[in-house]
Amino acid sequence: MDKTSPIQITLTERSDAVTITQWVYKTLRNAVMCGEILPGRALTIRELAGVLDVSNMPVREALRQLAAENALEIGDNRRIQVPGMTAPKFRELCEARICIETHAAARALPYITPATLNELRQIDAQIDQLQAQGQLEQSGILNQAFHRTLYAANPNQVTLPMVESLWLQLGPFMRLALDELDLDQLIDRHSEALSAIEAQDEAALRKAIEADIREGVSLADSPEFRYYLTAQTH
Amino acid sequence: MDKTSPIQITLTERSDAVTITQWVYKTLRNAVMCGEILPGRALTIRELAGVLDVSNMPVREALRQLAAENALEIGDNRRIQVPGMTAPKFRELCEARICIETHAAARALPYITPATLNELRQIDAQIDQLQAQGQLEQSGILNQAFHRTLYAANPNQVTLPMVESLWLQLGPFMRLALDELDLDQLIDRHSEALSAIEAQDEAALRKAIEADIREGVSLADSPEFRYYLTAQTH
DNA sequence: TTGCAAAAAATGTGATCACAAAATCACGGT
DNA sequence: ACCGTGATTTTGTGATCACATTTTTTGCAA
Repeated sequence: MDKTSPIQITLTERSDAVTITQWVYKTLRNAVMCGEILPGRALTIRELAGVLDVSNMPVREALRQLAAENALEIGDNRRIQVPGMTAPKFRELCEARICIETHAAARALPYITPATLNELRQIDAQIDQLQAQGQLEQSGILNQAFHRTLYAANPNQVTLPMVESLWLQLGPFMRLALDELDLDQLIDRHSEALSAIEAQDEAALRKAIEADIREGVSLADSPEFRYYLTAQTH
Repeated sequence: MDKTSPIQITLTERSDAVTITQWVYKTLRNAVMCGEILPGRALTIRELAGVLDVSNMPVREALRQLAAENALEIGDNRRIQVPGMTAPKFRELCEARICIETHAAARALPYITPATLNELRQIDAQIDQLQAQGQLEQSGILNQAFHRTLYAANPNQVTLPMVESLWLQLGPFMRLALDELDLDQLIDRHSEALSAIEAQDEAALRKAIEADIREGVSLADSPEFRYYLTAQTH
């Protein structure tokens, strides 16, 4: 087997309202997003079923769904793993994020109600608070919530699944240099976005979203990330 | 049951090289794309398993994968169906196509080799031939191949799965007005794209791709499609 | 005929098992 | 020490079954 290291996954409480498959899916999705599973590490159904203490079926279905979302990769040998990353691929994912998310933001702009705007403001405030406390992990989650809430204002939104897929693909590598972030240099792009929304200024909103994304992924130049990339080229 | 009409799906030959699940997936995907399954028609695992003459397992996995790609919709009651369409949603899907595909084309442009260009030319020639023969069905398939080949020239392509997902969501409704197409008015946007590629002119390529997409979906104004949309609003 | 409650059928979910292919390991020869 | 080669284990795939929930049908009363 390829168990170079034991699998360690953050477990959450399972509610009776959701199916086991849904719970397994959310658990594995969270594990991937948080980088708890190393790229290249072989994921086997039976092992995960053992760790999560469920039967094989829910794990099979959850893995297949994550693979369909490009969060996991099923090799020719049916080996399942978190896909590896390269510098050009990382760049491509970031550019895709900017392309799709600025579009989603612009398309959502006309639909934003005072209620949504208020919700966005609250999220932004929480982010500031968390960053002040140095809780970057939670801050990142709320950052996603900010974007999601914005895009979802469009009642006919169709790109959110694609955005989520991109987040899922970038997630495992974002935390690599999380502690490299210089909080003092952080500009609050969200408040820029909020201003643009109030003014119904599409161009300004696009710029704010793009800046926010570029800032978040700028850590691609961090030592840890660059080391990881070079380490991957066998 | 909700069998208002029997399910009719085009079957293809099953090779031993692929798993049953993969074959079922491709078969169902093709059925969705070709509009063989009516939106709202309930899809049950056992019925499909019977039609395709396989056990439940491959059908379960294929359905889940298609749902993850937004080709199918799993309701709160776990009812599986092809999602319905509305005019604004259709518009949203088209705009998403333009946004992502022009981006994908621009990102692929620097990587296009003479070999790829030649391949694109051959596909274009076949499309012209098929259209002259009135074989719009096959022509549509090759049109997709043209786009796919173009975008896939980028070795770090990450948006192709999303493009395919959009095609899947639009597919069932594209054929509604296929015979409305006025062939004489058809402008060959592909040759425009090819010229732009030769000249390495990114802006021109974007324009050609956008025009090609807008042309293909202009049938949204056709009587059949408009009737379908109004018929959906109960 | 219409309305509604109870019964019957069907459905998705999940568990368990069999099997062939793949990966891993063990062992013997160089 | 190194490397093929056969044996053993592990893995994904697929089939079958049980069960709770939902859907549909049935049956009876107004």
